[in-house]
This record gives sequence, structure tokens and C-alpha cells, in this order.
Amino acid sequence: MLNLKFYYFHGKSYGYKEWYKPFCVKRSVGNKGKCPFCECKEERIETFDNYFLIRNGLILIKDSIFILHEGINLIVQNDEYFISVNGEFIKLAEIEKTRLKKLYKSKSIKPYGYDKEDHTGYAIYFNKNEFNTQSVSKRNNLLEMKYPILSKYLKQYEKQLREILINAKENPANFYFPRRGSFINKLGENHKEELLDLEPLYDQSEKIFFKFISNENIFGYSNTSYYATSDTYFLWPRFSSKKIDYLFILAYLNSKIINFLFKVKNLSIKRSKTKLEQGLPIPILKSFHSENEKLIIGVIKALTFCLVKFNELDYGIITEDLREKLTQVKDNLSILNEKLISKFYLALEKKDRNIIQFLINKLFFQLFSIDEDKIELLIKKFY
DNA sequence: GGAAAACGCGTCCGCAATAC
DNA sequence: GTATTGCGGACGCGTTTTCC
Repeated sequence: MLNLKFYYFHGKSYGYKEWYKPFCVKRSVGNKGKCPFCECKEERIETFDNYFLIRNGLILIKDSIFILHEGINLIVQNDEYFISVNGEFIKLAEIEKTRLKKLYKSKSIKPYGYDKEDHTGYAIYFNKNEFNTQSVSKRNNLLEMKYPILSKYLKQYEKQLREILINAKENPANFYFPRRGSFINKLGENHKEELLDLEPLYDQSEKIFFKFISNENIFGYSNTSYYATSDTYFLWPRFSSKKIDYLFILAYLNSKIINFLFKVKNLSIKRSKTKLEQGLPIPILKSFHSENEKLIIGVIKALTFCLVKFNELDYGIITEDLREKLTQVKDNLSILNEKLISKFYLALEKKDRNIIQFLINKLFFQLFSIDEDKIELLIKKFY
């Protein structure tokens, strides 16, 4: 069994030094000192901010104007949208419908997904990139011609919106657009800053998100359209060249290991993403070489895929994709003991997310060679 | 049991930092 | 200097807790 060595955070001692082995990346840190987590002097830990940029969702000039609510200023009937302009409801053309984005509040976020039925309304989302012109007033004119109804709707509140922007020393002519959360500056391939348009990422990329204010490690996931406002943090890929294994990371973030780290590192998320970016180690997949380790990782991913699918389909149909993953899990069950195998079959039968989560936790402990009982003991002792 | 105080949470304000 | 995003925090409202 592992030699238990304690580490110090916030004046308390806990944790294995060995924990950090899967996270340590060989990298020269010059004179900055040694890696805080293991004895190597030239290695350092891989953290969150080497993979992700954490950003709030959309920050609108005024939510009550930009978020349309069914029954109040929006009517949805048989896939047709009617929006309230000067007291009457006007039907939106097809092209205008593309500017309405179904919006979720952070309370709809669940581990591995979100509650699809729980959307709060529709956000009006115009994209500055759509209009290829240098002049701001020309751009607004083009927008008004292309989207006559939506722009008329916003024009009702133009004065109020402009005042807010002027007050914030921002360009009042941008009153049609989200203030933040639609573009981010990020380091490009050649170490040059580039502006990343987030609309296609919100619409269709894989993405992980979590509540702006929370002390639990609940991380949601979507690979289809998911929009939220500033009460949600999104994890955007920091480097386009660095491939991110979303299923594995998602499983890891929702696991008991991270739950433990949240506790020991006091990582309650409340208006401080820095702690999270620099405090959470990310396991380096390449550091797992053995066949057994690869097998465990494969099973973790397959189980995570099941959980994502259960969320999406609400325990419904098992697709071909899922069937394939399930077969893979069954084939690889030899790494689990008898007791776990029977648990696993029970979980599949009952579509029980908790049991699948339990299994994922077990597999992570196995992968990282961590003694789960000692972790339990530490949690009981300190929290 | 009711009033007052404290707290939690979401919104969005506005200065700081940075690019051009 | 201007334009734009980043980020901390003020503010306000609703909920919970405390106090008498």
C-alpha cells in the first residue's frame, strides 16, 4: 500500500503526495522553483488553465430586455415565433429565428448534462462578425435591414440601452449586441492573441459548464446548442491545437476525487475562477502507459458516455453508439472484481446514475492508485 | 410567532488592462 | 488615443436565521 504522506493546504494537513503523480508534467520551470506536489525539481503540475479558459456565459446589457419569455413578450406556436413590438405580436421570419437562442439558468445544470425542459427563455443574440464593415452605423443599418422585427423590438428600448453603455464608457452604438461572452481573446497557434467567436462553440461544440456560485463539483456537458448568462461558467479550449478528451475530463471533474479536492483546497466557486484555474490539477492522459491503465480509462469514458446519453435521452432509447460502448465496458469488466461487476449490471438494468457514478469513482481511485478508505477517513476527520 | 438582521445569489456596473 | 475585453465588486432582492 502507498506510503501516506501529508501535504499542507490552508494550515491543515492532508492528502497523499503520490496523488500528484498523474498530474505532473515534465517541464522546465527555470528559477521559479520546484514542483509543489512531488519531489522532482524540474517537473510541474498540469492545471486547469493549461487546457481551459473559464469565462462567464453571455453578459447582456440588460437581461430583462434581451431575454424573451414565453407568454410575456414572446409566443411560440408550432415552431413559429411571435414577438411583442409596440403592443402587438409580430411573426418572425426564418432568418430572424436563428438569432433567438434557447437560454438556460445555472440551476438546470446537472452532472454530465442539464435539464432540457428547464430553459428560462430566449436570448436575442446578434453577432458582430456577421456584418463585414468597418463603420458601426453601416453595420447597424445592415442589421436592421436583415432583421427588421428583432431590431424594432430592441429599438423600443434603445434609449435605455444606450444610457447603460455610455455609463459604462462603452460604445452606445453596440446596443444590439451582448456586452461580454460572445468573443474571447486567446493565444493563437503562433503566440499571437486572436479573437475567438464563441457563437459556433455555444451552438455545436463539446463544452463543459458549471454554476457561477456553487460549492459542489457539478459539471454539465453539451455538444449541441447550450446558451447561458453570467450565472454560468463555461470551459473554453485555451489552445486549438491541444486536443481535449472531453469525456475523460468530464468524468474526472464530476468524480469523488475532485469532490475531495474541492474540500481540501477550499475551492468553493464564488466569483473566483483563479482558484479553480490554478488549484485544480488535470491528469495527463499520456502519463498512463500500461494496458491496465488504458483499459480503465476506456471504461471510465464508456461509462461517462452512458451518463451523458441517459441525461440526453432521459433514460430513453439506447442508441447504436451507446450499445457499442456498453459492449466495450462488458468486454473489459475483467479489471473489476465480482462485486463491482454485479453492481454494474444492476446499474445498467435500472439506469441508475448513482451506481454508475460509484463505479467511475472506484475506477479513478484504481487508476490513480489511491486508497479510497483513507480518503474517506480524511474527509470524516477534517470535514 | 413576528420583526429584524444576516446571508445567499444573480445582475450588471465600471475601472483596469491590453491591443491596435 | 480609441476600442475592446477582463474582472472584481456594488447593489438589490429574496430567503433563511436569529432574537426577543
